[in-house]
Amino acid sequence: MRIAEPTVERLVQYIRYLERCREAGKRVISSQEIGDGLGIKASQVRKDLSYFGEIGKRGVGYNVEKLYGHLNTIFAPPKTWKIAMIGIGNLGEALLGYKAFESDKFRIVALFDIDPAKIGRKIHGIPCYDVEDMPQVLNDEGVEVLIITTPSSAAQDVVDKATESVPIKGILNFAPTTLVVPEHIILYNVDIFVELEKLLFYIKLKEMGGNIWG
Amino acid sequence: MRIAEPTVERLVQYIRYLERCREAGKRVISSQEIGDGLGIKASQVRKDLSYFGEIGKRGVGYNVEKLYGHLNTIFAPPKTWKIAMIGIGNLGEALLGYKAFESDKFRIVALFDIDPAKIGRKIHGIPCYDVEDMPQVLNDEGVEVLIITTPSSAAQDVVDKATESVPIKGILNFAPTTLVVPEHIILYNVDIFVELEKLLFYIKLKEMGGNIWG
DNA sequence: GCGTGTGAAAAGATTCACAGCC
DNA sequence: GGCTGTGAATCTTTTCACACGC
Repeated sequence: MRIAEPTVERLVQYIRYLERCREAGKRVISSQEIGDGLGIKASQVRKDLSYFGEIGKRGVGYNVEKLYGHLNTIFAPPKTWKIAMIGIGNLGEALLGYKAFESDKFRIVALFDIDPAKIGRKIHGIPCYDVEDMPQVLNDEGVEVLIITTPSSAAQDVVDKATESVPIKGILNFAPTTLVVPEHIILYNVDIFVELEKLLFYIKLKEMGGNIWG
Repeated sequence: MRIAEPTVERLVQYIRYLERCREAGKRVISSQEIGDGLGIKASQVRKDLSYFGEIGKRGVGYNVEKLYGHLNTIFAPPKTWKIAMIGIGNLGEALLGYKAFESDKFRIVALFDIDPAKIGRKIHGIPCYDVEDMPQVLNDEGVEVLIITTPSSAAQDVVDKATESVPIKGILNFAPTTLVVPEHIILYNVDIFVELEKLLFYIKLKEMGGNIWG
C-alpha cells in the first residue's frame, strides 16, 4: 500500500496525541477531538485513519487504546535500527541529551568527529571515533542510518564517504545545506535555517499586505 | 501575489546555493545546474523563478549575481526582527551558538527560563529573564517572533501566556509537540521526533517491500 | 542550438457530503 | 442523533512540451 508523506507526518502526530490522551485516562475519542487538538480537519483525520481499515465505531468514535496500539504497530520497526551520528558539536551533543531522541526503535552506536579531544572518548556513553575510520566502523557495527550534525561545509563529503562503502538506508540531515544522495537512500532534512527564513518571509509578506516588493 | 509554500522553501535553497556559486566565482548558471545541485527538476526551478518576472536570458541562463541579489531582495526584511527564545536548555543553548542562527535579518533580544541559575544572567551575550516576566519584557522589547525550545509539556502554556498579551506575529517551535495558536500567528515547526519517525517508517516500508503489516 | 518562460496537462492532497452503522 | 468511512469534487503542486529570444 502507498501512504502519502503528509499522511505519515500526521500519523506520527496522532500517536503522540493519543499517548497523552491515554495517560489522561481517555477511553474514546472522535476525529473531531483529535483534529481540534492538532489543528487538523476532522475529515482529514478520518481519511488518514481509514487507510488501515475500519478501526473506529460509527456513532461512537475511536477506542483510544486500540487506535494507539494500531498506529504503533504500523510504526514498529522490524528490528532496532543502528544509528551513527557524524559531527559532535553543540547541536550534536544537545541532540544526544535530548529526550525526543530516546526511543526503543533505534540505538545510537557510534559517534564521529575530527576533533582529537573527542576521538577515543565516550560521549553520553557512546564511543566517538575518527571520521577517517568511518567506513570501517559503520560496517563493523552494521549501521544503517546516519544523523548528520557536521557543519554544512563537511556534510556532503562525509555523506559521500559513508555511502560509497556502506549499505546506508537513510539519513537525517541537520546541516543547513541540501545534500545530494544516491537514489536508494532516504533523506530527511531538519533545516533550521530554511524554517526560520520561511517564517520571516511570510511575516514580511503579511505586513506588506501580500506585496513582496514593499 | 500568492507564492506557494513549497516554492518559498525552494527559493531559500536557491539563495543558499547561489551564495556558494558566487563565492566559487561562477557568473552564469542554468536551471538545470541549479536543479542538479539541489535535487530539483529544472522545470521546477524555472517555474519558481518565473514568478518574479523574466530574470534569466533565453539560450544563456541566469546571471548568478543578479539572481542572487533579486532573491535576496524578496527575502529582505522591512526591519530587523526582534526575537525571543523561551527555554534555554541544551537545545536552546546549542542553537544560540549555531551559525545558521546568525543573520542580519533578526536579533535575539531576550531569553526566558524557569531555572534561577540562568535568570538574571547573560547567555551568549543575551539577558535571560524569568518566564513569569515574559509578557512585560516582550512588550518592552517589542518582540514579534518567538522561538520555543522548552520541553513539550511547557510549550503550549508559554505560548498561550505570551500570545494573549503581546502582538506576536510568528513562532518557530522546536518542542516535539503540536502547538495550537491563534489564526493570525504564523507557526513553523522543527520537529526532530517527527522527521526521525518518518525516516524510520519509510526505511521499514522499503524493507517490507511496501507491505506495512510485515 | 541552447535554455528560459509559460500555458496546459497530470499528479497529488485536501475537503466535501452523504451513506451506513452504532 | 452522532460519528465513521469513503467516493467524488476541489484545490494545490509538479511536470510536460513547446514557443520564443539569445
